[in-house]
Amino acid sequence: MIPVALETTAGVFTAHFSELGLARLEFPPARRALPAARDAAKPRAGDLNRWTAQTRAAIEAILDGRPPRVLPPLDLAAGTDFQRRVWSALRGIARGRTQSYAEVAAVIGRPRAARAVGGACGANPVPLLVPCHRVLAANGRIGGFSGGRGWKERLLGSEGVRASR
DNA sequence: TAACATTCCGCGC
DNA sequence: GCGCGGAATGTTA
Repeated sequence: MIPVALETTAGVFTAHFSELGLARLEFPPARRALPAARDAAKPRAGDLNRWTAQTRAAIEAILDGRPPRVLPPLDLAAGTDFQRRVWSALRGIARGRTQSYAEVAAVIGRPRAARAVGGACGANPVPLLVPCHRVLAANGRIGGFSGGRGWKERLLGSEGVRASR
């Protein structure tokens, strides 16, 4: 994995690219750099340049409340089967729409797994591009967010969604 | 086994 | 209606 600093209007995000694509995205301020990540899975130089530009453009668009024109390929291979199912379901939630953790659980065929869905959302390695911020608690409340509730509210706000409390 | 980005129900204001 | 306690719940490290 290769960490890349992405300067945006909202601060410096850190993107980590594998040979397959964007594998992790961190909110600013960037947490500590990866402890000498294994370089076995490194992207080719050409891919890295293209994916970096695509990732930065996508972040800027999302922060501006516009739909991203293109996304970099995502490398979600690190997740468990359950997590990948959840993340896939999240990508099916349209901009400006929200679902509850329980609704997402129902979508993936595990109606009792609302809490586990929360866990999978928290484990989402690519926030913004995999829209975990569109998942709210059952009563329309904001729910939690790994990057901080402030980010969740900001992202929802840019999509015209207002959560209660 | 313990820890959760949940949810539901029952209670007392 | 709101807040709180408690229990059931699925997945993960």
